[in-house]
Amino acid sequence: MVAAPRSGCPINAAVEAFGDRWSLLVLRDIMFGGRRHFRELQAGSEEGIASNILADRLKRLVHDGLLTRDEAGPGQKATYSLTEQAIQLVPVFAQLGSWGVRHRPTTPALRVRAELLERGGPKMWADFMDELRETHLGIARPTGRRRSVTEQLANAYRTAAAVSAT
Amino acid sequence: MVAAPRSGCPINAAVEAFGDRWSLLVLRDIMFGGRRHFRELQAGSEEGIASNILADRLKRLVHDGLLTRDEAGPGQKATYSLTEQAIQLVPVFAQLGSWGVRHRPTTPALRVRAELLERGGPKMWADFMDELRETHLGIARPTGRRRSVTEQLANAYRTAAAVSAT
DNA sequence: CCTTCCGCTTGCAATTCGCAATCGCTCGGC
DNA sequence: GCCGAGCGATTGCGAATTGCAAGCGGAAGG
Repeated sequence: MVAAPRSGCPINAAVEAFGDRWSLLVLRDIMFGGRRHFRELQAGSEEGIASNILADRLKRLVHDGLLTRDEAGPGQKATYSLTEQAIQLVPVFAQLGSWGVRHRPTTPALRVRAELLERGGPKMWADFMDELRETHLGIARPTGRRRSVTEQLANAYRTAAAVSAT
Repeated sequence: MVAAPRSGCPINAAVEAFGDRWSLLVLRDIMFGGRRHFRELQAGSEEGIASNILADRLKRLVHDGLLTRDEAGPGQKATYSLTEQAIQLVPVFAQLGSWGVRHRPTTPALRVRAELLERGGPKMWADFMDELRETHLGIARPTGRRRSVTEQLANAYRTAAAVSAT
């Protein structure tokens, strides 16, 4: 999707699309943190991304088809949305999160989302993807919905953050 | 596991462990390509990794607990083995492969392994992990095995490579 | 010996990263 | 009309990382 890929291997393709120290974190904040604007992403970043790096990554992700950018005039609030490609990274995030929780030190507040997604399994991932499609692509999701996964994730995070603050 | 993590987020932990342009490819070649030695990894690399980068990544992966290095005397064949942590990346690789196949251009020969793992699902992943545990950790796997996943992957690759050569 | 292969190191140029400061723009208030 | 706040970025620049080529010391084979 960009320049000449180093090989035709699907793993390499994934690495070339978001195999650096920031791209996945930006996608994570948009996907799980509900952040849609430049300043939200920069200020709210747990890891403290620099604005030039963020600008570069957003540009690259848009170019590679993982994000779309909705203009609102220059100097105005531009909104970034996930594409279907990016939404289909939900299972990847779930597995990466499970691995991170199992094998690396993590803080309770930031861990709960990964744990929830792991317990929920592929069904919950699919529900979450449907919700993302609604939020980011404007595709109405099937009727008769159970409790919103997005809300569950947000609530779990809030609760854990409150507990760890005490 | 190395320096101070930028945050306690499990996704960030994963990114810090193998979020660069080479680490995952090295792990892939060891895991799916059966490569265990320095020169095998360098010469057989689809993407053409430089020797200094390979040396650095191997060192880092060993330090971070994803690989172990079995000495065989200086100037001799050192053997790299996956640790349990690395073996538990199988589901991550499976999901990354599925994503890459769906959303990026890939070559048939390199694609088949990802397709096979996707069709096999979590059961096949678990079998493959057991086989890796036997090969890399010396842990005998449960008796009464079905056909080896390692072999299926290798056969599928060979067949596809032969077809694409015609 | 002499060659070959082994894991790796070194030198060096080019690229990328990351921090801080700043830009041009728009909007609301007065 | 002007000012300040907020917006999405851009610029400058030193430091770190990357990637290519060449070479190293040891071991094994002839």
